[in-house]
Formats: sequence, C-alpha cells, structure tokens
Amino acid sequence: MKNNVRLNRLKASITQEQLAKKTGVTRQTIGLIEKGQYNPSLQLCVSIAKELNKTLDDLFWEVENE
Amino acid sequence: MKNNVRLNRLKASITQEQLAKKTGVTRQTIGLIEKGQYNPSLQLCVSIAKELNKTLDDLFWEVENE
DNA sequence: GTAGAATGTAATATATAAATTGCATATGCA
DNA sequence: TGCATATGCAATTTATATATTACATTCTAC
Repeated sequence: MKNNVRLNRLKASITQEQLAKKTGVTRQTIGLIEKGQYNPSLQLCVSIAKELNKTLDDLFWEVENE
Repeated sequence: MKNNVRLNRLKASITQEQLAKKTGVTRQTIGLIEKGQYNPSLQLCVSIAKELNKTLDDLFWEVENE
C-alpha cells in the first residue's frame, strides 16, 4: 500500500508522533503506514488526510503513477 | 462511515454479490459497508472504487456534505 | 399468490490492524 | 563528547474487519 503520507507529513513539518497524536493512533502505526506495511482503515486514512489538509485521493489514490 | 457505494453500485447496475466477487470479499461485507456499519480497509476501498470506475474521493470523501 | 433473486441480519470463527512496551539507531545541537 | 529528539523495529496483546453459515425479509416477475 504505497502512499504519499510521509511526503505530505514532511511538507507539513510535523513528526510521526505529532501526526499520531492528532489522528488518535500511535507513532508505530503512522510509521508502518508510511512504510506501506499496513492496510489502514478508511477512518484512519480520512483522519490523516484531514490533518494534512489533503484528500484521500491526494494521499492514497494511484500513488504508483505519480 | 457514510459513503456513496450503494448509489454508485446501483448506477453500475450490479448486485452486492457481483461487486463482492469482483473485489474479493463476501456479499455481507459489501452490505455492511453500504450500510455504513463497517470501517473498511484502504485496499478494499480502492478495489471497490476501481470496480465502479470511481476514485476514493468519489465514494468516501466528505459524503455528508454532498 | 407464488417462486426466485437480492438483500438484511445474526452467531461464531479467523485474520490482521492497531496498541503496548521496550530497545536500537540516527541525527542535530550544546 | 554527550544529550535530546525522531525514527526503526520486534514481541506480545487486544480490538475489529472479514469469512462462514444460516435463516429471514423484501421485491419483482410470472
């Protein structure tokens, strides 16, 4: 599950831990999602997108082709 | 987790069972997602979107406001 | 009004996302 | 050098998405 979370988190200049706290999960969960090793729930994807001021498509749609 | 899956499935004129088979899950899972009673995985959301020729945002982004 | 298809729903089982804890590594800064 | 912050990673536990099975309900067409 490749995605653009790390790229956009860094653009937002926040740490994994800050994003985790804002989205209500742990730092480890954010780390694994960024690594593409998790298949996160839709709700979590939406939370992450909102915190980064992006949409689902921005972060998770056809990332391979970008 | 309100969404536009049912609306777009009906527009595509396919049954829950057909969509389930195409996305590799059971009819019950599709039914519960349409009812908003599940928090589906990102992979499943992507599969559903592709089968319905929609994007994640079309089906799952800020559905309340549409 | 009956038959079949589509959908709702409920109980139990299984797979896996996510939490928790802990330690290792890397990096920047005093 | 030494300390603090950020991140990686691994083992175990917990919560929940999804499967399976089964039966009920709704709806359409004959």
